[in-house]
Amino acid sequence: MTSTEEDYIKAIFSIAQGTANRMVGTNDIAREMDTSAASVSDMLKKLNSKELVIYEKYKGVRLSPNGTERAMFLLRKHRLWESFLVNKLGFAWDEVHDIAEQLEHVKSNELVNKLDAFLGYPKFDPHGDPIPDSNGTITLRNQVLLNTLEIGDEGTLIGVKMHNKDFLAHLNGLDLNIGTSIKVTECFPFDNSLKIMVNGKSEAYVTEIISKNIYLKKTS
Amino acid sequence: MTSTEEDYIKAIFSIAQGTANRMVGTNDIAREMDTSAASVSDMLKKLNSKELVIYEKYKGVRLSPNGTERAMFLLRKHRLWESFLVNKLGFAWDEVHDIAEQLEHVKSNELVNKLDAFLGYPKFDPHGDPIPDSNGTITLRNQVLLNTLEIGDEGTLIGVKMHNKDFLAHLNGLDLNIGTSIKVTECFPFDNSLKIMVNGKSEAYVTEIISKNIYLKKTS
DNA sequence: GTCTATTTTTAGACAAATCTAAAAATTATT
DNA sequence: AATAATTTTTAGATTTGTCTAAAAATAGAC
Repeated sequence: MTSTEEDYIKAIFSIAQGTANRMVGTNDIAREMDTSAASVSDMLKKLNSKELVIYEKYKGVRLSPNGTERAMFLLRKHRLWESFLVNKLGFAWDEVHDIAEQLEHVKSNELVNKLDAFLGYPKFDPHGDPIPDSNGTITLRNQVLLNTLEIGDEGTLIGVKMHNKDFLAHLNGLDLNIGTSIKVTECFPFDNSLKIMVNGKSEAYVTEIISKNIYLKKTS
Repeated sequence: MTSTEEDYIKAIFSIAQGTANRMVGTNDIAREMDTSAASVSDMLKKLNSKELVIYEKYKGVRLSPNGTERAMFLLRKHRLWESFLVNKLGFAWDEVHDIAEQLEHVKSNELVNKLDAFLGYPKFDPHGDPIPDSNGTITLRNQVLLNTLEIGDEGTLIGVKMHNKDFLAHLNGLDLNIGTSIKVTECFPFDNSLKIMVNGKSEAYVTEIISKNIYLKKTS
């Protein structure tokens, strides 16, 4: 599988959310990958002939069992490298995506498994996303979005839904990181914004777009 | 610069030995890269137009100052990754070349410098080759080839000249590694083979092809 | 110095991945 | 159901790096 094919597999998986393996449209993929629908069409034919996807003209495409396995392995590699970059090399969580995107294309199973061991078999990456283990299975957690909490509720930040660089950098500015404790002190129903207590010492004001993209583990 | 261009720059540097930046022939590059002379010819034209090499038809090619800088940076990346693979992930020295070959094409100066820091700014890689620092300067050592020693001479193995996988694996079998102490106990002028004492405890017999590819720091 | 032999370059073709523009199929509107 | 709008596919061209086969230049032998 070429790097480009891998990128398509990843995009299809990502659009289908990993969830139901639902049908995905040509234009969706083109948008996600910033390329033309014509290019996507060509590639889908190719991936179909390699039995990595199930593709019907004009209908859409979804990953085959084989393709899903590949996607999980790519996810594993991506998230392990992100963990390495943040936990070992000292990058910030908003700086690692593009580099991990390159590293994940390096071909060597031995490398991935040794990296996994070196990192201590982490189950979650620096954004709180689950890392598939060497069998492709992932660990799930009880997590709720910040915008579902009510006044007085508390929790610990364990992940983010949006991976946008600007969003992550903004969270840095608010002192919101993995492990940060959060308590909701005020709700403004008008625009669904919140006032929160951060780590028990500073206050922060968060808009709905933010609270809808932060995962917490509720502590009370 | 594409990955392929990088590979050509590396090959030219490698053939010219990094030493005198001497002229290199088209066929030499084709042999080194396992490709056709025609492909090399095409690429040299391209690298010349990008001013990475100085190329004259039918004469040969050598790296421009710009190209040399690129080559040093690639060497730095390759050797830092090899150090990481051996010292952090636990690979053996004969297993890392192909993986480092892929890792060295990852684009991010920040990554290289953070990796360098993480490794403790090593000056030599797992094969004893010098690692260029962030300015591109390399540290040289007093080193002699094992085949230049005489009976009674002692030294410490600090590097290898040949990087062939089979050669390195063979040295593993003889307990010869970086740091191993060696004393020459017998010379056989007939075929220039040697008998040596390894780490003061076991004896080994080495042929000329081996002794010509092991660098030592003489201790007496 | 001429005639081979070798090296190197050109010419033309191919595969992978992409693009634009146009045609075909599907979906939405009324 | 007919027409309009959207989505998707095909057709044909382009770029990068590669190849083989043939031509041109250089080097070696006598």
